[in-house]
Amino acid sequence: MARPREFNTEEALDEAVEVFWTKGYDATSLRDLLNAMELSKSSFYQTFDSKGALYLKCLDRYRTRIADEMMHDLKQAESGRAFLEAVFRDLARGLDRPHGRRPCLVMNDSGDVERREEAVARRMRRGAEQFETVFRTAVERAQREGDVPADKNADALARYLMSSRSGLLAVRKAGASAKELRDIIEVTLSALEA
Amino acid sequence: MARPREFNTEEALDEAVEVFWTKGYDATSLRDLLNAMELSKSSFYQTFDSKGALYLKCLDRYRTRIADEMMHDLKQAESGRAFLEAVFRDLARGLDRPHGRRPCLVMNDSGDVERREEAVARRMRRGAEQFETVFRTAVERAQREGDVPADKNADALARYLMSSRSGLLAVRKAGASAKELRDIIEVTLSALEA
DNA sequence: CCAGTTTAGGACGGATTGGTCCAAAAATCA
DNA sequence: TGATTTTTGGACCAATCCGTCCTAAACTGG
Repeated sequence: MARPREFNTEEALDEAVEVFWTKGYDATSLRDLLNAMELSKSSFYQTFDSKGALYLKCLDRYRTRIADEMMHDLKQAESGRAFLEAVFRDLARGLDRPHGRRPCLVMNDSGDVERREEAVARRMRRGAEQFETVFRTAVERAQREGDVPADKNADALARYLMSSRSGLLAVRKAGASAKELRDIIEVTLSALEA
Repeated sequence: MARPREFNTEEALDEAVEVFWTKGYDATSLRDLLNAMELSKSSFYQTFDSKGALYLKCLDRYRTRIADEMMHDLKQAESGRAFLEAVFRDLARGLDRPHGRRPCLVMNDSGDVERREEAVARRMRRGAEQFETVFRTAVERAQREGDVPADKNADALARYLMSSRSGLLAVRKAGASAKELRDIIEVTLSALEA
């Protein structure tokens, strides 16, 4: 029939996520995107409608990718408590790597407060919900396993962990050392004790 | 001798802080700044050298203003513990006001990770340090007053509170309700218990 | 009035922006 | 070969960006 597509939409999307995640929306130019995604301007606009529309797609892809990965790790983990400790411990690792201090694209970097359009705001809320869900699932499992007191409010703990994660990412971005992050994490997880 | 200045440098700076705080650096145009600061382009460039230089001045002013205010509140507070509770409680208030969900200009909004120049990065670290100092002072006072166990590591607690604050601001920006924020705060402060 | 300074406001420049459009090459299948 | 579609890459556009520069008005103290 015709010439087939030479690029994979999802792979291109992943590249775009990388750029937005690293540089932020405003500082990312169309040129940056075309270079990273390795496609021409024509293909870009034919496949993704605009820079703004692409950004929304990237937010969705980023969120589902991270959340799915966390859920997968939780299922594989030997215990809910072990999963939670691993999640936070990993935040203090690899700080020297190129992107070792990147915060969360959805929670920490998405647009400003006023001008931000509703579509982005909705995705931030959705991100918070989804991370909270992961944490709640882990906390409830830890409670069943006897590693977290059963009388604690799992919803509140889950929200707390989700918020703590955002804080740690911000502090990590601000330049905290691995030791400082581990100190914070130790106190953070002490809230799971009796 | 000559015509006197018609604007107050510090007041103009405060107006600029408002704009950057609300819209973010990239989304703030020179026109936005001139309108808010109520001065002409000539006066602007004569007094502040450039948009970038102004931003650095704004970061400094914002940080010292907030930190000084917190330190003042701490001195006035009836106890270290009461101060800490008030600081966090206030984060969950006035959510419906125009700027009720603005995060921290220094910790949550300053530039991207890679392109960010060293001058901004330095100010983020400095901001983290200063907030940490306020919290450490409060924690040590609370320990002296018997409201926080004396055997707890005040440095670690201070860092933890500083990180928690950033997290709460992020979650607040993401759209959390007052009740959700209060839930998180309750768990957060439980780390100060025995 | 005059010298000195700040004011306002806009012209202008050079660069960059996101986005449209077009022409020609490339690749497929019938 | 011919029809069809996607490819690339750049020309082009209107807007916006930050910043420089200029002119003319406004204001002050001497």
